[in-house]
Amino acid sequence: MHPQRRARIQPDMDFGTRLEWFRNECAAAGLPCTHQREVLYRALVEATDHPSPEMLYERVKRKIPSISLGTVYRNIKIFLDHGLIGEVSLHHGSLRLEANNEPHHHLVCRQCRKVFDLPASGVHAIRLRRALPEGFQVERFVVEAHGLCQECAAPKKRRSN
Amino acid sequence: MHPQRRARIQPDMDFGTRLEWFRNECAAAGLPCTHQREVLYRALVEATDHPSPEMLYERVKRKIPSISLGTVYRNIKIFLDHGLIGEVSLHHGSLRLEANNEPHHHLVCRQCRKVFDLPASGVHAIRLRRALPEGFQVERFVVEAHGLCQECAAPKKRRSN
DNA sequence: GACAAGATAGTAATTATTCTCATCTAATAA
DNA sequence: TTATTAGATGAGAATAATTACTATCTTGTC
Ligand SMILES: [Mn+2]
Ligand SMILES: [Mn+2]
Ligand SMILES: [Zn+2]
Ligand SMILES: [Zn+2]
Repeated sequence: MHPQRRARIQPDMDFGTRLEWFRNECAAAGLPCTHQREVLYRALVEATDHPSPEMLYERVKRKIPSISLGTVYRNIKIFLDHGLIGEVSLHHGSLRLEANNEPHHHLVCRQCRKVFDLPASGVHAIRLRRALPEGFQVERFVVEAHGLCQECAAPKKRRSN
Repeated sequence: MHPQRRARIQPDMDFGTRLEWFRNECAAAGLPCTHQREVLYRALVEATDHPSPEMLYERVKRKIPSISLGTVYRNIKIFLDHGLIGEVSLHHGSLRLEANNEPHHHLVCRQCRKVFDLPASGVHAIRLRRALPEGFQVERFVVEAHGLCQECAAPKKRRSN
């Protein structure tokens, strides 16, 4: 829906700089920079906990009590579509299951969300460059290769069938 | 809720072997091996597309028209809890967002589902041991370290506060 | 300030998942 | 076998997550 990813922002920038960047991005994308969008973006910048839409709604409501949950969802999707924010993992909409309970990895199409197996043996062991933060106890590394599946990558056929 | 993961099953086993394994696992876990459970497990073994609960429901209904969606969900959860099947990725229940749109990785607690950052610089580049299957075009590798966060790993306090 | 494109709030509608409970069944022992 | 019973099932209600609809309001531009 949008060509190439634009400039990335550095996590250590101050909010003023990020807001300026955000406004530029909106302008470049032809998106009106509404009060709601700025406050929502600020809530995201200030968050350190990878919040859900509902959590963001609660936080933004403190600044704009009349904001609606729909506006939060609508703008989250727009921000994601334009690469202005990130999401923890590709959203499948629902659980995706398999009989195979052996640890292995996956290829996930970002377009159609199809999932393909990537055997654990096909990937070299994950190696950390330094110790992990906090007292987090890692049990297992899971790799997801994101991209486009053969069908979605193919040039759109002029519905020849 | 359950001690250690038990035996794993090999993806190349025939269905008879897997069903036997499944029955043993149910017995070991004290789970009645109902007709519904066997048919659901078989549908998972025969699936190659990482189906959703709804998709499984559709397939299982062909064998047991009276089965209910609730039974499918209930047993999926039980199977997962006992490590009998796998899921594509830890289910967060909803989207999880962040302002940081730079590619980076995450630590995810399998218990409380909290998410922590793992900077891309902290992980060595993913290296494949061989070519990818199909014509999948990988754009990016995402790593999730699954485990227990500090709080969830800590011995359960006898509510001293 | 006037205009037009697009955004917002409020609400209804969908989709995804969990819960409740009366009834039924698998597993065990007589 | 049959009796027993813990636990499973089906049906439907309830809740959570997300999207859609639409009359009204804002932003960006002239
Ligand atoms: Mn898989
Ligand atoms: Mn992050
Ligand atoms: Zn695809
Ligand atoms: Zn935790």
